[in-house]
Amino acid sequence: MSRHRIEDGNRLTMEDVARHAGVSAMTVSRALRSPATVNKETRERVAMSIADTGYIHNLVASALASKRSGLVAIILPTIASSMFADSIKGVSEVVRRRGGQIVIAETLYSSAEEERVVAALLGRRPDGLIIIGVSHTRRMRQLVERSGVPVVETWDSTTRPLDNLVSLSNYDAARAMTKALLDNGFRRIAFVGSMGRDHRAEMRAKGYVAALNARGIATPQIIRVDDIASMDTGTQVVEEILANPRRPEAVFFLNDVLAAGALLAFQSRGISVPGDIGVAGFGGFDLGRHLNPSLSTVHIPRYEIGCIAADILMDRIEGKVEAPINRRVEFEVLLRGSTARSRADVR
Amino acid sequence: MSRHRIEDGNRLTMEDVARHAGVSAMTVSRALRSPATVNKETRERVAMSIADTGYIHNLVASALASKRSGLVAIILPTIASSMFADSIKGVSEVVRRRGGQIVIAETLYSSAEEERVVAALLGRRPDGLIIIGVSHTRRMRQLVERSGVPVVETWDSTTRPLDNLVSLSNYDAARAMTKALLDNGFRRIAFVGSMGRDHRAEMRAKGYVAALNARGIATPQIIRVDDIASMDTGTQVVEEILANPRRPEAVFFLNDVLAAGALLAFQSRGISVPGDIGVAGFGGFDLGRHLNPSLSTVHIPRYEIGCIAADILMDRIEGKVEAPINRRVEFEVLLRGSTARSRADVR
DNA sequence: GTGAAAGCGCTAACAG
DNA sequence: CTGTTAGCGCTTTCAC
Repeated sequence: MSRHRIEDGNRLTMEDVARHAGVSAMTVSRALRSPATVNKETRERVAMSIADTGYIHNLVASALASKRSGLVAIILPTIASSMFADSIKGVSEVVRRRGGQIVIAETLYSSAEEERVVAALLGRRPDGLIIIGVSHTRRMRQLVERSGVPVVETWDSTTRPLDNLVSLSNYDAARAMTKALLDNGFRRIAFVGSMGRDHRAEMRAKGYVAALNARGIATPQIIRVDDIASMDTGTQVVEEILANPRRPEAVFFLNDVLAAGALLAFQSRGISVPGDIGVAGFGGFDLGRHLNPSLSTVHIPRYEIGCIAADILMDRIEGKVEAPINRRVEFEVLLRGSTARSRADVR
Repeated sequence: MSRHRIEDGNRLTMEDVARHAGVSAMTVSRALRSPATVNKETRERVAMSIADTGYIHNLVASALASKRSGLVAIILPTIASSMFADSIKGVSEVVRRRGGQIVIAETLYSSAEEERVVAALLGRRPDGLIIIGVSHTRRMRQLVERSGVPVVETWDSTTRPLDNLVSLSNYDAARAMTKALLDNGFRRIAFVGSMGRDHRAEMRAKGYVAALNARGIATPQIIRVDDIASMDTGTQVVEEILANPRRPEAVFFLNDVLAAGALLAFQSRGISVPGDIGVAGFGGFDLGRHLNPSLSTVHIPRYEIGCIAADILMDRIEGKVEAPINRRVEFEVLLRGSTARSRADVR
């Protein structure tokens, strides 16, 4: 249990390594950051010396002196949502491969918290910022813009990005799914959305309404729920729907978690999906494919979004690109068993 | 699109704020870190000045000077596993509440990668380290011990922790579930485990074998799979099981994702669960409760593990506690519909 | 309660 | 290819 707080490893400096290797600290620094500029033999002596002493490059001091922290900050609504986990993974892998490290902070879908969190994060002088969402307070925009740090916003679309954008149209995606359901013969389609101030959720609700309106249906039926991350909410929505005398023919959920919870709840109550009611989700999670019937959904390239965002950011950080980039990613409507209107429709 | 890299916000220093407020930089520093030691009026002038200028406290310089980074590093197998996401969330919330920030790195279940990642992370001079898992290479142990940084390991148990431990016995948990299945009347029970070098998975396999042995069953049937994070793997295992003439009466899966995938795959092939075969998982995820039948599982307090680990670590960092703490968290075997042997057993 | 001096451990810039 | 010098922007320490 060697807790030698005031001891070896941590206390070593470049100077110690340099002395041990018979060179100057600057050479150690070079051997660490741009090995190519150091004579091979010298470099090897330094490497030995580092191994011998157990030195660990102090990235804090390095960041202060070089004004490059090697940190990419990620701001997202919540870590524990499968929606974003895959995107973070994409970011994490790319950033790591390109020599950086990620720091993460959650906003819990709150603008106030986003402001606080951004300020704290900027204090770390990250080289770049990846933000899930495009809806920010004025102060938060100011904070970020004044910091001069390159940014990539993603998972939503906007005409006024902070900087770079990996754009996903939640509006178009929801409209496309709703249209597909209408084409499939469903008329009374309900939408389950969010109670909160979640911009992406709002855009999906609007896309749903637009698709209905385009078919002359002026009576959207939107059910708003609070906790959008739990299958239990799906169950509760089912109760609500079954209590309603005018039952919809299909229900389109904000995300696959809610949809899956609802599909299973319908079934456990003896309601047949899609026979008695159609169910569709959003997100394109694995789970949906495995349900019986499998779940219709809008597939979002979650992992790719993370990779693309990170690559754009790193290119910018490394100065490979100057102008802000605006890259759109595509969704895909997947109609599966849960919205099939005849046996032949089932996939 | 104000990309004024060489400009305002970022370039401001404490000195600027101090001048603006008519005090010294040291007073600004105090107002920021220990407001109580600064005269109220002065403190307010400083606050105004910070607001006016848009200054953001440079935590990099602060960390270098104070030797406290405010960073808690988390090392885990993979970010995109629901197993750990809730634990990270717990850590994230506690650390944030207590004034810190988290940095995350994944090992992808590889020891070599863990070594690399730890070295990179230690370079940031984190105030503490939270590691998921207890199985490390010698060099990795050395690295961490020599760094003198407080550590909490978790999600596994060991008699030789690096420092603090939030201990979970995967062995006991798997043994308890297996015993429960045996008590329930199942005899031929198969276990689906990991192919890899995942210590937690190995302990679960051993717990399963131990429970069988305790009943005089000397023929465990272990199916090893590669990708333990995908429901598809559950489907593949089902194929394998159905192809086997000597079909087990129940299958105990390494985790709920595999179990859920298998349960749904059995059903889509017309095999009744639990009528034809029992299915049990591990983890205690929401999903399991919603399946029909609901999934038997071993519940793990995932979120709590994160909170406890973070609190122990922060107490240690703040010097509130001196000696390493070893805290055990409890699992709970939940027998549900997927392993019910009679209608009365169904819950 | 506030300020001045010194230095945390590194790297930029320049010199050789 | 390698070394020297001068900071990076804070906080520690000590003085007042």
